[in-house]
Amino acid sequence: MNYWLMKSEPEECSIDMALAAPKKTVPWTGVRNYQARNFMRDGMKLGDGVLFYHSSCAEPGIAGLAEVASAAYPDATQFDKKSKYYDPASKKDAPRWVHVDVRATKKTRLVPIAELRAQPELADMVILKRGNRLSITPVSAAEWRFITSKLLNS
DNA sequence: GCCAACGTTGGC
DNA sequence: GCCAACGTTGGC
Repeated sequence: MNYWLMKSEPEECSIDMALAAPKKTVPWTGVRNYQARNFMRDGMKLGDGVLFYHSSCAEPGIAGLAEVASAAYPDATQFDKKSKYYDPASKKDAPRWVHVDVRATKKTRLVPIAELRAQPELADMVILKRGNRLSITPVSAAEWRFITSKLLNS
């Protein structure tokens, strides 16, 4: 079992919106970064733990918990000319972009990024590294344990 | 709105 | 295959 942090802009898909979706499950469309795509395609397993993170908003931070709910499959938005995620260079018979489905499991208190930064136990978290812009990053088992059992219960 | 950091593009 | 220019991300 692996763990991940996945960023979502709450205006586009917040933890509340995910919990309100059918089966509390949303397709994680729109990833247009190869490293993030590869994490979904090659790294994720059904049932992996996900920290649901709100980014590009007034209060960036962890907003809930979720789990990986599907294997990776082609992202339909890459072929949709009306979508802002349309990729004219992607071919139908060789889709460039894939994504998984994510099932929200619970809304938590919002743990701001500043609070994450303040924890010595989380010093090595990928998301806190200088200049990190990846929308999907691996989380270690120790980081997951610390966040879910310590931070979210305080 | 600023800006640091990073990824991608494309000319050579 | 190098690298400058450009675009994007995302916290502040």
